[in-house]
Amino acid sequence: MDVGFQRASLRRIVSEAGYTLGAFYGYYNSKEELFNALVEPAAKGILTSLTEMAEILNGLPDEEKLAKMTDVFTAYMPRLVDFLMDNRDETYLLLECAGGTRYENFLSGMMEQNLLFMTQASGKAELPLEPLAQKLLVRSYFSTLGQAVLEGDDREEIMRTINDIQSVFTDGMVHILQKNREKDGKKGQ
Amino acid sequence: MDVGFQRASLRRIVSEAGYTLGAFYGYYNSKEELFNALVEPAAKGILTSLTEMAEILNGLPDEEKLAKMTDVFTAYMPRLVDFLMDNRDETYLLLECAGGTRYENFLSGMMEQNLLFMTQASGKAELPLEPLAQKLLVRSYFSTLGQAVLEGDDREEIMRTINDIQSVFTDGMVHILQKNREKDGKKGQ
Amino acid sequence: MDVGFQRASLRRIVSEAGYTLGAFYGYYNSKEELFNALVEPAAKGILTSLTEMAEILNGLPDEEKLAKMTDVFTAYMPRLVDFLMDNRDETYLLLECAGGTRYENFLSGMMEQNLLFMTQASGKAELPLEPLAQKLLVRSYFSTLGQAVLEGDDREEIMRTINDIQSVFTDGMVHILQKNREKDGKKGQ
Amino acid sequence: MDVGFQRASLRRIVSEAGYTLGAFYGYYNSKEELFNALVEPAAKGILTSLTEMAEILNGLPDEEKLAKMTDVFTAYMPRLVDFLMDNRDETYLLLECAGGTRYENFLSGMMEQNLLFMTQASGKAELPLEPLAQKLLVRSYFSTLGQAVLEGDDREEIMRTINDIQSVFTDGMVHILQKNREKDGKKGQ
DNA sequence: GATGAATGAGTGTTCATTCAT
DNA sequence: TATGAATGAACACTCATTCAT
Repeated sequence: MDVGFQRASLRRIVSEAGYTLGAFYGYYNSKEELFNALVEPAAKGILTSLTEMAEILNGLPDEEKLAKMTDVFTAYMPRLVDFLMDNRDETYLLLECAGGTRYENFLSGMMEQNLLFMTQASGKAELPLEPLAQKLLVRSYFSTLGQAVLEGDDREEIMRTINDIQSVFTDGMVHILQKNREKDGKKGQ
Repeated sequence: MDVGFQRASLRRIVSEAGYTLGAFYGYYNSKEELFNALVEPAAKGILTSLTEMAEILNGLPDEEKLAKMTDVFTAYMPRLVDFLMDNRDETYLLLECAGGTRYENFLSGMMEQNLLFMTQASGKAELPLEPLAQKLLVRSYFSTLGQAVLEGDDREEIMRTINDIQSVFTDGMVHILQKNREKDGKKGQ
Repeated sequence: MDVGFQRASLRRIVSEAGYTLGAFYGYYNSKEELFNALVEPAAKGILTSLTEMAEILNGLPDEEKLAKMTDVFTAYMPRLVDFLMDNRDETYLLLECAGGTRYENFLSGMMEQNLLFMTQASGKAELPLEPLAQKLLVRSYFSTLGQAVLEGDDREEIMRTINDIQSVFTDGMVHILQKNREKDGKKGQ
Repeated sequence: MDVGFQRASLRRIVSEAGYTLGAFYGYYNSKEELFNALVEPAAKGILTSLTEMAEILNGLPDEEKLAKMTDVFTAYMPRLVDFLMDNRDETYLLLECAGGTRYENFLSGMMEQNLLFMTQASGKAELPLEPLAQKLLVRSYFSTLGQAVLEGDDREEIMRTINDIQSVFTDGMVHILQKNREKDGKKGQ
């Protein structure tokens, strides 16, 4: 399962799992169905986690949204990371092998729907980033978290890594925000 | 060339380029050789750019390395971006279609070789990031820049986007550094 | 059982009949054996009916054979039709799904054996039809009767339909015979 | 090509024709496309012939339609038979191997559309046949003609056979008609 | 050198048949 | 006996590669 799912022949996948082709089709109706069955629980779990976070943030007054984002992430991320670690193989499939499946743009799509609307809702003046940069950074942030889970050796390393990644992204964004306020302040004089 | 290179049939690739299958094999010995030939100049160009940057940084005294990193990037990035934009198709192939080829981990590999050695050379105390986080962030930084080139509509948008991305990453890293120095300062008292 | 027997998977056939695959092979040794077992009673019944008719006709003096044919058919057909209707599914299998089995040419073969010998035995002068035409007409006659049973909605409709079909075929044949006799009569003068 | 087209493996069809599977797909896009390509000209030719006949009959006053049917058939049939004989293999495919293809009910369908409307247009009182009997007889008539072409050895035999078949069917129908008129006559007194 | 018809091993999928339970 | 998971050969179809022209 390390060269992508589509490109691996079903014969190989199945025989590496110790089955034969015929046996496989007793369990699944197609190669695609297997992929979806493997990946769906992980996808649902991630979706649920992120939806919860988004709902909490949406419940806050607009002006607090950005400030609390780090706190909310810090609170929820360990749970999500534990989930991803418990479903490492599936997370791998979802993040690395989904090309050509319905999960092809799972992360991108979800990020754009669930999170961009959130940051934009926090007031245009607040996040003075190029829209494309926002999109790419959010995608990159989550994709990097996923990589950390996939490449880390143990929970401790992964958690420290994720803390660092989160610090870099959120501090980086906050800093941009401050620079911008200073600029606005000077303009406003 | 927009559905992946491996999955596109050679017949299609070749005939969309206005050639015939037979002619193709006069020039290349295999599909893979074509891919490498297409991608090699872009890969070399990127490699050269990054090596230059690394060399300049390496020429600096250790304590200045991190501080100057932003400046060096700011100075060199436009050149690299212009190069990527001039070789957009090849960049696309390199970043999005390299699965299963020798360029599969081009970015990851290069980042780890060229840049991690650099940041690590800058002294452990300076970049108090988990090594995995460093690796992932550098990889993510360059990969995001690549995405900006691929998804941006025009040079202006791409440049603004790249500036934002760079700000977030470098400000984020600098901020971590400062937090750490303060911690060290208190410890050192 | 309405898409052909060969093309239906044994799994489907067996499970629609309320059995399991394993149980099936306790009763039959192969799919083909099942087909034969299903179809054999119907085939035998039809064969018996037609043999009876042939024997009666054969017991008549040659010059009466043709004249009585209609009477004999009229007498026996209802019995045969009832039999076919009582074994509609099997008749369907026999007539429509026998391709590739030993019953492939059941009707054709039987007609040619049982009935052509009869009409030919009735004296060449009597049935001045091209031999191929005889063969095809007899085959067509019985095949059309079978279709009537398969496509008719109820016994009444089927019986009326069969009467019409029989009229057309026998009247048609008798008419040819008369034409021929007139010709012979003129010749003989 | 004698066990049906669908059931014959493409490998076998193709290799019996002296080609390989790969070569085949240079000419046709699918097994079905091959079947259609083989059969289409024959189907079109037959359709054209029958449409011409139907148009001529439709141009006649209603009361003459039935009476002239034999003449029209006698005039047109030789041409159709020659066509079928020139396309014997294709006719065979069309009549015997079309199960599961778009030509599955070619004859039945055409007969019902082109000819039943004609006989019905000739006045309900005229053809006092059970509708199912009409349908089956017309289908049977044409199918038997087709069989004659497929099974006959030479043009002479086929033509004589077809004449006989036509005599039986048309005389049979005319006879039914007369019987009915007599009945009507008595009723009408 | 250029062509594209031909090759043949590969793909995902089906299904009659077997066999340990 | 009955089960249904497992088998493996078969299917239609694809495609990188070769080669006679």
